[in-house]
Amino acid sequence: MYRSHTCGELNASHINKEVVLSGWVQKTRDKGFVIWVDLRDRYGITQLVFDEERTDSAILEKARTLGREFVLQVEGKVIERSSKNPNLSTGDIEILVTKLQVLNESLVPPFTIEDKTDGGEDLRMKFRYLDIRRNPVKQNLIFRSKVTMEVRNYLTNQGFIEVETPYLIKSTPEGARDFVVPSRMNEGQFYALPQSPQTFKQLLMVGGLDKYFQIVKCFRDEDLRADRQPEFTQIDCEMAFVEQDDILKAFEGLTRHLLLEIKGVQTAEFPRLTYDEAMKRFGNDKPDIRFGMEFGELTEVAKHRDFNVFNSSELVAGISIPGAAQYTRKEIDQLIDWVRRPQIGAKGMVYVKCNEDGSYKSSVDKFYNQEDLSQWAKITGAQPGDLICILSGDTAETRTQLSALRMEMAERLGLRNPKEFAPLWIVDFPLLELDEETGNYHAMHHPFTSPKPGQLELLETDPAAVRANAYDLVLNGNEIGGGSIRIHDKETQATMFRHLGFTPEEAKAQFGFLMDAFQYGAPPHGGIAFGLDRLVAILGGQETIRDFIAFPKNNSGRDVMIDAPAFIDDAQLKELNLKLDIQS
RNA sequence: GGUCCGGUAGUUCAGUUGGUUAGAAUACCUGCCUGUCACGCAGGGGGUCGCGGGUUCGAGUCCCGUCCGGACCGCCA
Repeated sequence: MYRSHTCGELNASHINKEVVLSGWVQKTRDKGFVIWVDLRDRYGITQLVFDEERTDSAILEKARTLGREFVLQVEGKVIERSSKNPNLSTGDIEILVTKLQVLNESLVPPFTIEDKTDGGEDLRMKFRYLDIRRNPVKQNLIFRSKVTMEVRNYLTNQGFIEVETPYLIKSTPEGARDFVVPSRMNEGQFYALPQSPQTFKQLLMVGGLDKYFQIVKCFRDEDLRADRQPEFTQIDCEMAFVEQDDILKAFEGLTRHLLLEIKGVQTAEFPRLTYDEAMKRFGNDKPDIRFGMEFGELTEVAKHRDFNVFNSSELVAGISIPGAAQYTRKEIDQLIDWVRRPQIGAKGMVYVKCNEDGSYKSSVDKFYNQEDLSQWAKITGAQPGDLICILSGDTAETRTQLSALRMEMAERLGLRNPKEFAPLWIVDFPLLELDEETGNYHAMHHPFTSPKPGQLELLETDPAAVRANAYDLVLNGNEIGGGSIRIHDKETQATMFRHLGFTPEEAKAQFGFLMDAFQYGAPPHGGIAFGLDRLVAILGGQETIRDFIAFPKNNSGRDVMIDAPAFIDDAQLKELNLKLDIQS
C-alpha cells in the first residue's frame, strides 16, 4: 500500500494515527536539529518532521539528502504541531516519520514548482509535466473537468445523446484549411481531420436521433492566437424539429446552468442583439457589454461645416471615455499614435474634452462651435469630465478601429472585470460575405445555414442583404458559441452551393452524400457549437486558453515538449507513396 | 504573408553615450542554526550575452541577416 491518506486530508482529528503517505518533496527546511519536509500531492501539502530526539539517526541522515521533487513514501504518526500554520489545511499536524523510502529521485527542476513560478512560458511548456504539478495549472485542469462534467450532466438530463463522429473524413475547399492524413491503403489519397462534425451531426438528425451532443476535438490548420489552437474542443450540439428560438432557449439554459453551478452567478435573460445593431453600437459582432462607451454616430451632425475630413467620410463615429478629459496633450497624442498604428490603421483621431464647467475643447474648434460639440456629447453620451474620441472614414473600417479603441480603453480603465459575466446573443447574421480578393461570396457561417424565411429570392438580386438563421453566443467580448438553423431540403442546398460558386458537379462531389440524405425525409433541424477551451478560460476569468489545455501548442503550432510536428523517415514516406518537395 | 516586443547565470531580469574583471534576485552546493513553513545566517560554484556577419582601437550595447519565443493584423465557413 503506497498510502493510507492523501497529503491534503489530515487534520487534528487524526492525531496519534499511524499513516502512510506518498508524494513529492515540495521543500525541505533543514534546521540542523530538526528537518521539515513538505510533502505534496494533488490534494495538498503535509509537513513531515525528522528530529534528533525522536527520529532514528539513519532516517534523519537520509532525510538530509532529499531534494526537490523526489518521490517519497513515508510511514509515521500524526502528531500535533507545537507551532501551527493557519495557512495550510493540514497546518495543525505533522507526521513524525518512522519509515522513509525514496520511490524515485529527481533532477533539480528547471523552474520552481510554486504558484508563482520563476519559469517563463516557453520553459514551462517544454516541461509541461512539471508545470502541471503547480497549483494554477492543476486547478485549471480540474476546473475544466468540472465544466465538462456539468455540460454532460445537463445535456444528458435534457435528453441529448452523445454520439462520436469520425476523425478521418474528407477534405473540403470551404472554410479553414484542413489537416490532412495520407492513406496507406488508398494510394495518393488523403483523409482530412474535421474542422467540426457539421455534416455528421446533420446526418444524425436525418437518422432520427433528435437531440445530439458531443464533446469533440476539432482541427483547423490556421494561424494561432492566445485564444486559438490548431486542435481544440467543441461542445457540438444539434436538434431536430426546432426553430431558432428553441435553440436559443435550450442553450441559454445550458449557459445559465454553467454560470450558476460553476461560478455561482445568477443571470437574467440574455439580451438579443441583431448583427446590424451590434455593428452600429459596438463596431463588433462580439461586443463586450460589461461596460458602456457605445458608439455615437455623428455623420449627419458633423457635416455642413468646412471640415473636409468629416464631410468626405461615409461614417463619423465617436465614443465617450469616462474621466479622460483630464488627459494631457501628451497622453492624447499617444492615444492618437495608438489608433494610427498599422494594426489599427486609423488616419487620425478627433477629440473633444468635456470640461467640468460644461464647456468643450476640441481638436477641431476651428470648424465647430460649442453648440455643435454639445450635440456630439449628447449623441455619444459624454458627461463633463469625459473625452470624446472620434474616428471617421469607410463605415466598416471606422467601426473596426473604434471598436479596437473601445476595448483598449476598457482594458486601461479596468472595466473588463473577469468576475463579471455579461452574455448576449447576436442574431440575424448576414448569410454571405463578400471576399474582397476574389470578388466571390462565401458563407459567413457555413454553407448549410438557412436564410431567413422568405429571403431565398433575395439571393438572386442582392446576396449581401440576405440575413441568415444564424446566431452567436457572446460572453465578455468573446464568441463562445455559434450555430444556425440548417437547410434541410435538397433544392435550397443546391441553390446555396450555386451562389457560393460551386458547379452542380462540384456540389455533388463534395456534399452529394448530404443532399442525397435530404431526399429521404430530413427533418427541419439546427444546432450550435461551443468552444469549450474558450468557455472554460472565460469562466476561469482568463482569455488565454493555453492554460486550460493540458498539452497545448505554441504560437507556431508546435508542441515543444514532444517536438512535433516532425519529419518522418524515407521508409515511412515510401510506404505512403509520398515525396517531399522542399525548397530550402 | 505582415507588424510590434523579447532572447544576458539553472530561472526571472538589470546592464547608462560603445570603454576596467558582465550584475541582482532566486535556484543550486557547503557549513552553521532548538519549531520552521517565502525559515534565517555565513560562504561557494555557475556566462558561447540565441546564432552568423559587419562597423569600430574597442560591441551585451550600433547596423544587416538569421533562428527561437510572445502579442497582434491578415487568416480562422
